Amino acid sequence: MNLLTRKLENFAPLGNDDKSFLDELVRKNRMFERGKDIILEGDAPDNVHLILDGFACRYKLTSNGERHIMAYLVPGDFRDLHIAILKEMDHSVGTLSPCQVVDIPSSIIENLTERPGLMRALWWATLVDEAILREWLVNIAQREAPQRLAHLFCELLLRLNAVELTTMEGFELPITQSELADTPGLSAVHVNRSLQMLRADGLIELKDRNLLILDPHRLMEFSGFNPNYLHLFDRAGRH
Amino acid sequence: MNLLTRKLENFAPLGNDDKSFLDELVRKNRMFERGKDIILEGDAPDNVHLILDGFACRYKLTSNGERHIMAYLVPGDFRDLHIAILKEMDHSVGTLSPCQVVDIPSSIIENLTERPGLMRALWWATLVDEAILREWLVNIAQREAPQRLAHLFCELLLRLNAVELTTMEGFELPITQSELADTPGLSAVHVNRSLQMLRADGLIELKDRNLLILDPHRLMEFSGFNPNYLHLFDRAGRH
DNA sequence: CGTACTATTGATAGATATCAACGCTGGTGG
DNA sequence: CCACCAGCGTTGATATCTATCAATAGTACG
Repeated sequence: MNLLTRKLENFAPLGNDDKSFLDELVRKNRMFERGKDIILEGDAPDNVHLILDGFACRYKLTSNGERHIMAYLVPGDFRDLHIAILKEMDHSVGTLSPCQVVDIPSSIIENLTERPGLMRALWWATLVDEAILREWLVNIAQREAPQRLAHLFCELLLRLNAVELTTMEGFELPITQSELADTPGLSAVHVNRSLQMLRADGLIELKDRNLLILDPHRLMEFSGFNPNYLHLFDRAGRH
Repeated sequence: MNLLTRKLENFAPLGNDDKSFLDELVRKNRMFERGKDIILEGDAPDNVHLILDGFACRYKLTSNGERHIMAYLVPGDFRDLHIAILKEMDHSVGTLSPCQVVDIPSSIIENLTERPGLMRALWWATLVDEAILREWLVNIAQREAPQRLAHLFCELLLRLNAVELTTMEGFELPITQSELADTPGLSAVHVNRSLQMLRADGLIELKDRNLLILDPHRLMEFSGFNPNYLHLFDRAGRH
């Protein structure tokens, strides 16, 4: 089963017909190196992009030369369904690690009316993306640095778990501390210190781009994490 | 012309047929007092809500009892098209001032396929909402308190101008400083001081719930405001 | 082997929160 | 009519968090 199917089935099971449609869709993809831009602010949106492998991000550069990351795109995530409606991008999208990306002509998305189940699933993904943005806003505004990072880790754990990219202990987090810092609006130095705090508390280990979550339950409690905004299907009974 | 039409025509002109459809849609509305909830986190989404008059907001309550406002809903704004897909709300929506609200059954939204122009306009509105969220994220993360407020004011100026709710000098901002503080993640005290700074610099006046923007150009420059994310139709030639 | 990037540590400065108090205003009830 | 009260805006003093600056060490890589 391909990654997109895996993700979308967190909303609702898809028919075999839709699944093979997605399999076909995902066939043609291309690689981006780490640190490359997929599209730049100001560009006219072209295709819809789907991340199949690797971490990408939405970001903006501010007037003072800082970069701010506004979203992580992990495998299974889209870069804006329906973006073709807008004349130009208001942000850039770039890779944080080597990425495998599928270009989907927007016409394909627009002609999905005869696949209502799939369309609903894509809608779900869009709504969740927006919910994540809202949660990030709260995260930055209300929590202190160690909690912010912990909250982000909890989210990534669930999102990556939804596409089965986690192990028992954690997941690969292929980004630098400095990139991590651009996400919740912290300085790289402060991120470093906050990580040490989390390590000292026995909550996580982070080494060689690998994040081990030692005690998920305690990490969620520590950061005030409530997974409701991810709107994940309860997969308790899944096999 | 009704307010929704006014707003959507910032994307593209609508046909007369679509306009009268919207007129009809907007007919049945109800009033909410200030400080009432339209829907609560955890509720099952029912209708789509459209604000016709007044200020409402999306908000969440955090574990420490703080409220964080994640979006302002001003006249012409929707509360989540397609929200019916999700089982429960991940945030609440409440009024900041007395509000006139239209309930739109989600079935009406889902059956818009025969009005492609209108559908595209609604898509545009949704994409702009998401872009605003991203910009707020950058705003909180990267700017200092006075700039954050200034940026917010610039945005509201353009958004309210798009529905012709601004005067030459400014607009009505029917919220308290404490509510204002819950928006960019500041304390009420610090908001108060930041406002005084903006006043002292001759950038704004704020009295009796009325915000005067004394020098829009300088305010935008001061806050590093770039309107591109609002994706407003260039109305220079409008009559 | 040098170079660039990344992670780390210490010291200091700056921004913002918190706590506490006070005045103003509008509404309410005696 | 007046006293009282609650909500809002304001001010001052202090504490806390986070950024910034600077330096060092480890690491990957050509």
